Amino acid sequence: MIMLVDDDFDLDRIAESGQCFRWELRGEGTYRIPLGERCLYIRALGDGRFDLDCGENDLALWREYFDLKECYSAIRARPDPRSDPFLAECAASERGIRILRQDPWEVTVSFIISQNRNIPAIRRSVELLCRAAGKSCVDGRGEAFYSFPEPEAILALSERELNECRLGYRGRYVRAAAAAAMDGTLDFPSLRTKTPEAARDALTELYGVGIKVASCIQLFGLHQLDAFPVDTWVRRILENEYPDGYPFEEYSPYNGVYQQYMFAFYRHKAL
DNA sequence: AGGCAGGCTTTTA
DNA sequence: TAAAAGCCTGCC
Repeated sequence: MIMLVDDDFDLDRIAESGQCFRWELRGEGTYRIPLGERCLYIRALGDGRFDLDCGENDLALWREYFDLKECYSAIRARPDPRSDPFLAECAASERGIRILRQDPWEVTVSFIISQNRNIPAIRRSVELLCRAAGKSCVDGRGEAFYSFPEPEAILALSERELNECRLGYRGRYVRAAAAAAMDGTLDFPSLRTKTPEAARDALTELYGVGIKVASCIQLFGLHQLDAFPVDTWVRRILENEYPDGYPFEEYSPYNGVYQQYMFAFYRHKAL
């Protein structure tokens, strides 16, 4: 079916943004996107038109996933080219990035896995974990894929099976997060009721989750758009471009969206 | 108390 | 060989 989108929405830029690790480019600009036990095939046709191949009644679900109720063009237009030329250029150059509404559990595990690794390595480990513990599913085109594993399925893996996902020392962090999800220490519905500060504190209580990974879970998993993950790239950006400080107050409550524009811009510049 | 150095698995360039 | 969307531990 055809979906019309009257806002910033660039599949390639989202796929490269580093917020999701299971999108798969299938040629002809078509992405296969797993979500739970479903899969979407989507392709941009131009002029805000997108070709979607998904379940009959799943369109609303995917519109939610892509956060289509939020107006990113308005967020993007906020930085003033005169007072903040750097951010204005980042936002203009990276137009089309959106913050997906992903499964918070998948986001948590994925970003625990992400520490001290580059994106290809992260994708590999996540896929291995899905194959090891996820449910075997078939998509609408008859192709097999694996769902992202539930905490219980991860806990059921032997140490050796977990090691085969190439997680290294992060394996015990992933296991601890799964245990916390099982015993209720990690509970996303209750995290959503907390203030951002309280959610951050609760997340950093998890073994292997520091401030950076907690911010990523808040931004990409809890959709707290003001969360501002500071990784090696963003740390360099703040040092190089904002030696006198970054105006967080001015860009609240969308600091996380601007972080994404800057992160993508710097990465493109470096490549 | 809070900051800092060193170590950690593995992959990528 | 260094760096990679970092965090933990031990030491001061």
